[in-house]
Amino acid sequence: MVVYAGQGDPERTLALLWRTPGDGPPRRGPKPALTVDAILAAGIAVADESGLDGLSMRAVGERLGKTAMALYTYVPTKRELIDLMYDHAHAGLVPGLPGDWRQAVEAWAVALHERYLRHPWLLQVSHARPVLGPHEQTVLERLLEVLPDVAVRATVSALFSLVRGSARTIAENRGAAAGTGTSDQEWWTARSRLMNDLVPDFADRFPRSAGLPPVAWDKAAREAFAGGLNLLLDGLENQAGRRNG
Amino acid sequence: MVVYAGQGDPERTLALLWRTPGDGPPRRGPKPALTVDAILAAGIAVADESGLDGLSMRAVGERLGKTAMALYTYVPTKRELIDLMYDHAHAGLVPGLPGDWRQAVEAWAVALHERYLRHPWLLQVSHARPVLGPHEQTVLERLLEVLPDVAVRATVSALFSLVRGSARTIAENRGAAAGTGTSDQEWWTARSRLMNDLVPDFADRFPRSAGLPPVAWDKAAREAFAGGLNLLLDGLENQAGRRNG
DNA sequence: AACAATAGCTTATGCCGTAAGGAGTTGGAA
DNA sequence: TTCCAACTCCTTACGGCATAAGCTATTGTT
Repeated sequence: MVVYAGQGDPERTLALLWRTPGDGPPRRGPKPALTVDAILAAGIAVADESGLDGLSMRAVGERLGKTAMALYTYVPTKRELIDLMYDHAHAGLVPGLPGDWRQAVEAWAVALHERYLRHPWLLQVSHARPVLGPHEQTVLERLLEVLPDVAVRATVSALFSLVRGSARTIAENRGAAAGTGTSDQEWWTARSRLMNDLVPDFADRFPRSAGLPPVAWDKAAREAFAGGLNLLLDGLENQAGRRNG
Repeated sequence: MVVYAGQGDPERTLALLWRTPGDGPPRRGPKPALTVDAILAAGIAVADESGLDGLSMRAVGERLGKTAMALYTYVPTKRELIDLMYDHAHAGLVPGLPGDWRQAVEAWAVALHERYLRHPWLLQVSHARPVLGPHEQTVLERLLEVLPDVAVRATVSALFSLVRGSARTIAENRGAAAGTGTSDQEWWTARSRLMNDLVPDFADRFPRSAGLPPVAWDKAAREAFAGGLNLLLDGLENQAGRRNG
């Protein structure tokens, strides 16, 4: 499932995101048994455990001892709930970054990468038409504070692509391992055996791929992330240096 | 929806992917009214029009004048159908690449980027536990043929992240525009007005973000892709040069 | 005491993937 | 020629989903 942000009533969503205090007259009916925060926490817990596909209004309600429909008093639709969860899960990232810009950018990328791995469902929420909540905005602001003054737009975009792409690969890998019960090694050896039988001329047709098994083990993927980040930062340093001298 | 590849019977899937000819005895029952290829084409057409969320077995069957259940004779599950569609949609990419490695890598990335934009649902199929069909394998092999002999693993990973990340942003943006009926400009100005009302101190709290509106218009996103690719290739050239001299 | 507003329930609608099983069609064996 | 095994494709059914509609019970205000 891919979720596009901000489809509901934008005013209501933004008010919830930025927590404009309810300005209406004092509430009249029965006391609310829930809060938006409690629903958020429950939703994040469910999504952490079962992914965004396992996040149903029923499941969130059940975790709070309520029915699915009870949530609709607090949150307009499931989409808005995910928007709120998304922003909330970005809270408290990178409070302080080192002074050296290259180290700082690297630290930023690693921290975001780790956050994505802690809440893999974040990667299923679209990055276009941004939610623009306070916490994700802070993450972006921190990066902009340390980025050298060159190709900012392209660098931001490339960094997000790299971090999200790598995290996605690792998260999906973990999900596949957990969901199927077969480890990477098991899967790969079984797959290799089958391929040998079915496509015996594989090594002839794809000599370089055959020499580079496209396995995305956790460790290999992390190294690839570090290496890719290094490449990008090299390029950035190069361009910044060229510009300044 | 995110789809993990290769969950079904791996042998059957691989046989379908690589089209090991049906080796059994001559068919006995009524003549098949469908073919796997026809189902694939119909599935791709549906996914192109309505995305992977709109891809239901009922919809694919309907396009072929059949019921949903008729498809299950040819394809074990929906998942396998998506795997087959995924590989098929990679066919015929980058038949020839220029001699200069930097130009070649750039051409490869641009071609893949365009392919993703033509079939945005490709981006919703997981890249972990690869489908390993012949067409996607060819795409990887072409890249490996032209890549300089440095940090191959990291470069491949970073390139895929960049291409997929950028394409995802653009595709999601288009999807949001098409789905909501509001253009980027409309959306952005409306959102700005609301933010001004709800968060009047935004520019004070996020001065750099405020100076860099995180809009992902088609054109801006394409430029960001080109710029990010340049950064990465600069870094690669840098490392390759350092190694060779 | 009466009322307006609100919370949270039950019910219902129309989607989805696909399991189960039945009806009709075909080629080969007897 | 007859008959059956193999095969295609259908109908039906199940349990899941988001959420619309409408009901009841609770609360603060008048």
